[in-house]
Formats: sequence, structure tokens, C-alpha cells
Amino acid sequence: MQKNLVIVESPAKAKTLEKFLGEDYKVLSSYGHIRDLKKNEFSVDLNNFTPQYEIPEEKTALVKTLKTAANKADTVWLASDEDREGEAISWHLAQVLGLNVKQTKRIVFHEITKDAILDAIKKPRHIDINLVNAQQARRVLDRIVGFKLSPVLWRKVKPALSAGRVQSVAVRLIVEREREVENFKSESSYKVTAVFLADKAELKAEFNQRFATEELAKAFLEKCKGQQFKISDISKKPMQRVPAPPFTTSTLQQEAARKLGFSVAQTMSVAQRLYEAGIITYMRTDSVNLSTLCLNASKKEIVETLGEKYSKRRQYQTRSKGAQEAHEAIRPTYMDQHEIQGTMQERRLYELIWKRTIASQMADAEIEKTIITIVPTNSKEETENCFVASAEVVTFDGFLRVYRESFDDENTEEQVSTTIDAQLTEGQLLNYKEIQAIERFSQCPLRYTEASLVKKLEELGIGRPSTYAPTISTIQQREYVQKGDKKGEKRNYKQFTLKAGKDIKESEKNEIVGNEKGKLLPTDIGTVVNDFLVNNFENIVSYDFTAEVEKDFDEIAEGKENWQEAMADFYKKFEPQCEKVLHERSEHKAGERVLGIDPKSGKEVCVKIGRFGPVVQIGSANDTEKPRFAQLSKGQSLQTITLEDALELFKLPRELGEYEGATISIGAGRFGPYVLHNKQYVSIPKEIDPLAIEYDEAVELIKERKKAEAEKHIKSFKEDAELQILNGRYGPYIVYKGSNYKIPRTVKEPKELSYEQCLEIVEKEASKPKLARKKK
DNA sequence: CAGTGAGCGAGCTTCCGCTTGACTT
Repeated sequence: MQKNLVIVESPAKAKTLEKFLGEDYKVLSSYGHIRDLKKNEFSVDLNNFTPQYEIPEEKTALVKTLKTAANKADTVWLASDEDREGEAISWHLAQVLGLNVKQTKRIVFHEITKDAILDAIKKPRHIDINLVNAQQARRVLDRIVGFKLSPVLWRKVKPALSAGRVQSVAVRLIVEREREVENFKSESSYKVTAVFLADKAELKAEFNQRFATEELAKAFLEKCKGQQFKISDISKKPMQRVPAPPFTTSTLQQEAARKLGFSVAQTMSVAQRLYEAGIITYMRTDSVNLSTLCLNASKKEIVETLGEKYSKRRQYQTRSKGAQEAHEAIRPTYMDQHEIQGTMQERRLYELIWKRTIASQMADAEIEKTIITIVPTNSKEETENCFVASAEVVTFDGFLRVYRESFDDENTEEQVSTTIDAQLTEGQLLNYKEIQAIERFSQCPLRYTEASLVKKLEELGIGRPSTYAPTISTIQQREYVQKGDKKGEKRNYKQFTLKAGKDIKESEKNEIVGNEKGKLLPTDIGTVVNDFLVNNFENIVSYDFTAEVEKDFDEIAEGKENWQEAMADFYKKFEPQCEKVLHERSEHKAGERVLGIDPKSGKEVCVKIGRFGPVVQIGSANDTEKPRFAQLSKGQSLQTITLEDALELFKLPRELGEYEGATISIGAGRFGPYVLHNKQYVSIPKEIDPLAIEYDEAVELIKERKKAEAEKHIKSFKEDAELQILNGRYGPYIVYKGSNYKIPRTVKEPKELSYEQCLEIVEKEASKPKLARKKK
């Protein structure tokens, strides 16, 4: 029987710890929080802000195990993470396990190494109740905000919506970026580049001033015509480049997106597997700190493979707002393991982590930058305008040997950089081969990707490593935001070229700009909800709100402020704000836009967010006649739809006539437009306009559908009409009494299955436990 | 490579942070 029980947060950590601590210690895991506010109730007494905690059902078995183990042990050590949440986990554990809060031993370590752990055991402390209170304040504030704001949205915008301190700001960022893009007016100017001839080699250079207009650019080229040029100056300066710090959750998500094309959720799930296999350290962290163990191991690797001069020991400082640094940076557990076994994704992510970690401990790259200034030979006065050719030569590659960080805005602005082949001297005369003025445009702001949104949230100190991925999935689930592509637009630009011995030639070219893939785009609902919140709760969805309340939490953690009083202070202002908005009667719903008058009925036509999303409405609920509704179709938006397009939507359903004794009608449903015939629905492909589709086309679709239906059928049974073998998207399957059943892979020829065999499969499959179906 | 297809309202919805599960019709 072990004398000591140690409780940590993660089971993988527990496993490692047990190895280090030896026989006298049993190590168990709490799997995060064991208690929380009730899930479906407000659970905060608004008179004194006392929270009502409960152990969620899925944790009861675990808590029982922990209790038994705690009762058996002589000493219990609470070893949850050293941050606000970790302290609260320890406190809840102490309470639930019946331990004395003031006396129970509390230990912490920031890295899972033997030394760190034995060290921690030597100097236990007690639970810091102030830090616990800061967590309670954080938890209760989030509950108040979320559970008071969401119902306002249900009432004023649409049921089942949600708002919160983190998600609403995430949506705001996306909506506002979209508006920046929409309102962006690009300005053009002329950039001048030249190719000079130095002996036989070419030297590319750019003029260090841009020209605002076509006329100025042309005038400049005119002045250059027939000119000879000279090198007025050659300067060389050494530069250093430093490696990026080791990965945190946020930077790992960004780099994995840029370099490997992973989604934020994908990165986290692959990293989780690596962590559970003991290959990398913990993947939810805001710290860039590396353990001494890792620093030493990295140095050894670098010195052994590349030599002493490539090694440089570095400790990085965390700069991000609100970082709590309970863990190390994300790094390989063993630096000598350059690659791993596993899936393609696992191998690639590991390689990225290994390289970034190693590079962070490598020497600076040394670069020699050469800048050559070129002026016309006839220029008398010392003018600051000149052509500049610049070249960079890596004189020592340092960390670049292993790893180079990527950036989102790479390749957006082409820079003239050249390699210099010729021997050049100051005063040397040059002739131009070609001088060109090209119209260039200012860069439109880029829409957010999942990863760049995470970066922005981290900069604002909003959200935590464990919530970045879930937040992004929440705002998509609520349909505030969609991931999608934006097609670029063609843009014309002018170009003037001056070749040696010739006149200026003008040409017009075009390019595609603004093509964006996998970007976060706001939906109508997201936009309306955001505008509603910004109008009525600017203080809550402000970019600074989190930073401000964090200041309070810090005060509470330092024991300078009473947490429940802080909550009372907040609620005193927040509650009347909610009440006011809730009871405000306005003529128009949030986001409603009047388009005009329906010429047929003379009634008002408006668009708004309806019970099921964006709709057009003709007439009002106050009229004697009920208003008519039509859902906006895909690609239409509340903000841009015209009266004409809106009225088009009322042309469905249409009837096209009889076919085989039944009416064909065209309608629009949840999944787009369809042909309805004999209770059979057939989707209309998006190439065909449902408003223009003709009788023959509709019949064709019905026939196609019938044919597909016939092919779908593999076998039925005379014993039971309710049993059939069908061919579906995932291969053959069995339908029995309205439910689908998978045919085991071992069955090679589903056609040959007998009635009895089918029933056997059905029985077997039905007995398997079913996953709770996802909400749609 | 399936199948889904209403109605504008009588019940329910919702937060953020800690953790991993057991699931693939």
C-alpha cells in the first residue's frame, strides 16, 4: 500500500510522474476540473454571488476512485498546474475529497523532469485561496455574461444563439475585418524598376520613390531616356537574423496551418496523440520556456551534428498578454529523436516541432547586405532619389540550416533583390537595358484564417490555449462564421517600358487579386448579432474587456480585492443594461432592413433574421392578412439583397404541369431548390436556375433519380419486405425497419447474403452502443 | 454512391476553462 497519493491533471503526466517517484507514491489524475457550475442552470446566487458547484455525472466514478485512494493514503499531494485554474482544481479536490484546505500539501512544477519533481516534493506549500478566488471570479463572470446575454439574443434576434466574453469578440473581429475589406479602396502608384548592364552581367534595381500618377511616371521615364548612369555608392553591412522562439499552442497552430495546411483542431488532435505517446511535452501552453534538460540535449545534438559554432543557448521570455506559464514550451521529449514512427500527419508535426526547438537553440544567421545606389551621370546636385540594388548573401547560415518561420503575408509584396555576379566599383558607369514603370496597388487587409484569428486573440489576451480550437468551432457551429473561399477579381494595370535605344512603350495588363481560400467569413446572422451586441453591449464585446477584468482578477489573486464584491460591482451595472435592452420596444427587429414596396400587394417588403435564419417578409404581422415569407437562398445576403431579387424568391413554389398523372412542382427547401413529383424530392443542381427550369428538364431530373434509385437496390427478401440491401455512399448497407446497418468488411459479396445472415448482422450491429447523435 | 424537404411559433436554447473519451451510420 502506497503512503502517498499525488493528484495531477493529466493521465499522461501521471504515468511519467509515477516512474520518477518510485514505489511509495501512487499518482492519479483528475482529468481537469472535477466540479463546475451546473450545466443547464444559472447556478450563481445573485444576492451574494455564491456559486453552486456540482460534480458532473461523467466525473462521479472518477471522484469515487480518488476518494478511496485519498482515504487509504497517509499523505495527499495536490499537484495540479500552477495557474489560476490549477489552483482551483486543487481546491475543489480538497473539498470533495474531504481534505483540510489549509493543511493539504500543494506542489507545483513547470517541467516534467525528475529533478523538478523531487525538488517540488521537498518544498510543498498550501492552497492559495486568493488565487482560487480569482478563478471563481473568472468562472462566475463568464457565466453571468454568457447566461444573461444569450437570452437577450434569443428574444431580440433568434433562438438558440449565444454570446460570451470570448466568442463574441472573435466574431466581432471577423465582421469588422470583412467590412474593412468591403470598404477598402486601393490606391495605385507607379513603381519603377530597372535592369542595368554592368559588363555582361545584369543588375536589377528599384527607384526609391514611387510616382503617384501616370503622368509623373511617364515624365520620369522620359528623363531617363538615353541617360547614362553611374554607381554612386556601394555599401555593405552585416546583419543578423534570430530564430523564432519555441512553440506555444498558438504559434504551433499558426505554423502547422501555414506549413502543413492543418486546421487548428487537427493540429491539436495530432499533438494530443504525440503527447499521449510521450513524444512531446504538453501541447496546451503559453510558455516559451525550455527545461535545462532540453537546453543541454539540444546543445549536444547541435554540436555533434553541426559543430560548436552552430550552437547558442537561449532562454526566451513570454510576451503574450495574460500568460500563466504553467508548462514548458511545446518541444520533443527527447531531442536526439529526429524523427518518429506514426501516421504521416504525426511525423510531419513532430518534425516541425523538432526543427523549431533545435533552431531556437542555434546561432544567429549572419547575412551580408550589399546596397548599391545608382544615379544618372548628369545629376549634379546630391539628390536623395536614386535607384537601389540590394543583395543579401548568407555568410553563415546558423539556425537557417534547420528552420525558417513562415508568415501570413508572404509573397504579397514583391521585392527587388538580386544576386550580384559582376565586380562592381563606385563610380562605375552603367547603361540601362530596360526601365519600367508598373502600376501597383495598396494591399487590401487579409481576412482571418483560423490560425491568424488565434494569433489575434492571443495578442488581445482573449481565450486560453485550451480554448482556441473550441472557440473557433463554436462560432462556426452557431453559424456566425463560415469557412469559405473568396474569388479574386480581375484588375487592370498599366505598364510603361523604356528599352535601350527605343521609345517608351505603353501596355495594359491584368492580374487576379483578392483570391482567398479557407478564410473565415461572417454570415448574416453573425453580422446582425455582432452589430446588435456592439450597439447595446459595447463594454462587453470591447477588445479591452478581457484585459480589464483580468486586472481585477489579479487584484483578487493578490488578496487586495474581495471577489464577490467585484462580481457585485460588475453586475450592478450589467444587469440594468440587460433589462433595458430586453424591454426596449423597437419598431424594427435587430438587423431588419426595409427594401421597399411590393408592387403587387402594395405592402412593405423587408429582410431580417427569422426563426430559421435570414428571410424576406411581405407585409407585417399587424395586417389582417398574414405576412408572406421566403428564405434567402445561398449566396444572398441581408445587407446586399435588392427588392427585385427578394421578390423573385416568392415565385416558388411553381407548378410545371402533369407527368405520369402527378403534378410536378418546383420548391425551395432547407437544402436548396428541388423538384417535387409523387412525393419524391429531387434536388436541382446548382447549374440550373429553379426559376427558369422547364417541364422537360424537370422530367429529365425525375427520370435520372428513378434510375439511380433502381441501381441503388441490391437485394430484397420475400420473407420480409422491410429488409433490403442497398448501395449507399459508404458502400452496401442493410436497411431494416427504417434503420441502416453496416455490413462487416469480412463480407465480400453482399449480394450473396441470405435473409438469416442479414438478420444476424442487424442484431449484432444493433447491440453495439450508439454514439449520441450530434446536434444539427 | 444516401437522404433530408416546416414554418414564423407554446418548448428549449446559453458561458469559459481544465482534461480525455469512445465513436465512425
